[in-house]
Amino acid sequence: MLSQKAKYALKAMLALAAEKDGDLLQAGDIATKHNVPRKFLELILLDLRKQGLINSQRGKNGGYALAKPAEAITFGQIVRIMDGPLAPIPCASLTGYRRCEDCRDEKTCAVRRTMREVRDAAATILDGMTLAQARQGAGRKTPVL
Amino acid sequence: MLSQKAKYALKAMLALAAEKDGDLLQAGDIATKHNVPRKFLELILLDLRKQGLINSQRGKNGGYALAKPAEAITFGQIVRIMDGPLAPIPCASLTGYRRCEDCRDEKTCAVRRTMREVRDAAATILDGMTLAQARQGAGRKTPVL
DNA sequence: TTTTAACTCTACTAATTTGATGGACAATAT
DNA sequence: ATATTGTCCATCAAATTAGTAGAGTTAAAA
Repeated sequence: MLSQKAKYALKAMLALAAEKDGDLLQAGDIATKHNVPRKFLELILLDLRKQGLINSQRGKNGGYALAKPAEAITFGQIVRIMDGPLAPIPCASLTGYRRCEDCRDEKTCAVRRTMREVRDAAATILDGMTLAQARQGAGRKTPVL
Repeated sequence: MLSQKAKYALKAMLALAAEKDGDLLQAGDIATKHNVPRKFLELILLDLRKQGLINSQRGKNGGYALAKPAEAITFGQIVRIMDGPLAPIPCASLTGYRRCEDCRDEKTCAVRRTMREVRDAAATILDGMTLAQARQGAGRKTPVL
């Protein structure tokens, strides 16, 4: 499951991507516009900034803006920052691999093998979806399988 | 994330699928063999039985067996019983749709659209993986995307 | 028919995660 | 100076997760 945090983050990033290049958007505005609790959103934006996805400006008329072009930021990056690895199970993760405590033989584990497929599919979709594409309402041309 | 419960359930079902047709497997044996807390496993098996995936026999020499051929039981069925819908977000779910409270316009929401793709990919993989296939170590022929 | 070994069911609990909230502090434009 | 906005830290209530405990029920076997 995607957390609220990740969902809010995606919406906030899309809002920032809609802004003219260089224009700042304030936390309060995003919060109002997208029905996100304001203080909660601030934590999220702080996270995104610390990970280098957005820049912030303090003080009066401050706000946030994308740190990179919307073509260079993907859903995958955002979701991983908020919720961690995409894999349904740590032993199937590339970015956050951890062994299953209870697993007898990882090499032949059908659960792991299948969850790796799920991870790969999710990664393909999310790492392939940029903010720019999402804004244009880009659907996937080639259906998944 | 897949819960421990779902992971244990998948392993238990695979164990049952490995049994000769009609043979019973006891909770204690599965627990030992797969490093699953015994009482916890019993809850899981109870769930699976109530959902009609396995049968149980009480009393001495009791145990569990698949209620259907291993070709007719999929990872998708098992995961949904344990963890609910596959979709990362309720508004993208087929089996458990629920509107996003904070969503302004569901029709054009890029988050929803993308998470629906993720759901569809996961469903394709998990609903396509039967216990029988998993036992044979069947990998996916056509890669996802 | 008693015993034993299995599943069934309900209740409980400890730890963690999630989804926030509040307030002091720091920076910046006016 | 002052108003405004981001930063940071602490706290918190509710939900979820992962597991435990124990009494009850069933059925085979001694």
